Amino acid sequence: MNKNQSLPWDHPRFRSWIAVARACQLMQQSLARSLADLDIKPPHLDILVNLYRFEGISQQELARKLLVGRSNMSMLLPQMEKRGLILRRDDERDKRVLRLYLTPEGRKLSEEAMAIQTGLIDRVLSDEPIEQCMATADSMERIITVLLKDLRDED
Amino acid sequence: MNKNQSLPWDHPRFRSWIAVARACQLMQQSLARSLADLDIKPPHLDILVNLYRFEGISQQELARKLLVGRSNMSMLLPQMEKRGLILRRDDERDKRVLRLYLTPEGRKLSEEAMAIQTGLIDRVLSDEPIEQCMATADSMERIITVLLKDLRDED
DNA sequence: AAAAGACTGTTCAACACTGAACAATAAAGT
DNA sequence: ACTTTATTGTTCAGTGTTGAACAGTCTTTT
Repeated sequence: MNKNQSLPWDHPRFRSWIAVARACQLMQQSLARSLADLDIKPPHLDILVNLYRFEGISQQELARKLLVGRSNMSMLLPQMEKRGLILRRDDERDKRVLRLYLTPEGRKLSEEAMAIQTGLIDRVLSDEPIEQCMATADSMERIITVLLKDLRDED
Repeated sequence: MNKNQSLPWDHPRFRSWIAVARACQLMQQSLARSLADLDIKPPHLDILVNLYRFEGISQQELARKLLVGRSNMSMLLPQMEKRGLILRRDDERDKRVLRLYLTPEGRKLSEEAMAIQTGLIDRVLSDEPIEQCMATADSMERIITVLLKDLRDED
């Protein structure tokens, strides 16, 4: 085992990833504070955004997209349904699945929340050149692919 | 309000950040699985790494670095102390603060855990050119600065 | 000095997330 | 047709995290 030379913080990729993780954590906290006005939290926003984009998705698919357990959806969704933001309708072809839809209020709230999120991201990333952002996005998408493959291989 | 043009996912910075967040989430989960062999979780690793680097730090300072509440440290640290990984000694000048140190076992475990983390990062980022990693690190550090400033301004 | 304010670590109740066990349903194998 | 296997959503106990209230200690103000 080497000494100081191989300390993680001298390792460029390590330093780089630590910065990514830290930025994420801070952004998440900042987002949570910004969303408090709408009385929702980041997990709710994630749900709303995905329903906005993929109407009629099932709880299972939603959980998979959000990288959380099914049970998590079983806790959050009924609560959002009671609040009148979403609708859960039985699928006729497969009586096991519930298909999810935004109500008009849910759609409106989604738009407000996305505006808040986009505003925050824009403000915080405004100094970063757009090419750098896109290069980072490419990197991250490759990383996501690798990690998702890991996940599948474990089953 | 515009229509499809201003949908967030057509917005480069937004897409970029979503990818960052997703990659982080996946990496965190993967790290958690890798650390299971050592019977610790990511929060413990964060603590160990910081004690490794900043010996004699106080609980408050540690919490601030990790971006968590003080109460969190009050839960985790005694548990790690009982496990023989760390030491909490009273500061003589200020009887309020507890200064934190790694035990030899804690140091050993830290090194093993950091090796695991570094290995994971290296493997997952191996396809990313080093310049891209460093450019991303610079971006992220600027972002961190902005967000930390936000935090301070709110008090 | 004495009082007021600020700071450190702890406790506790509230809430969030998970994985395992479960019931209902569907699909595949025999 | 019948049995087995897989899938969907739910429940529940266990665990993690937080913020507010608190006691003890230091610092500042008066």
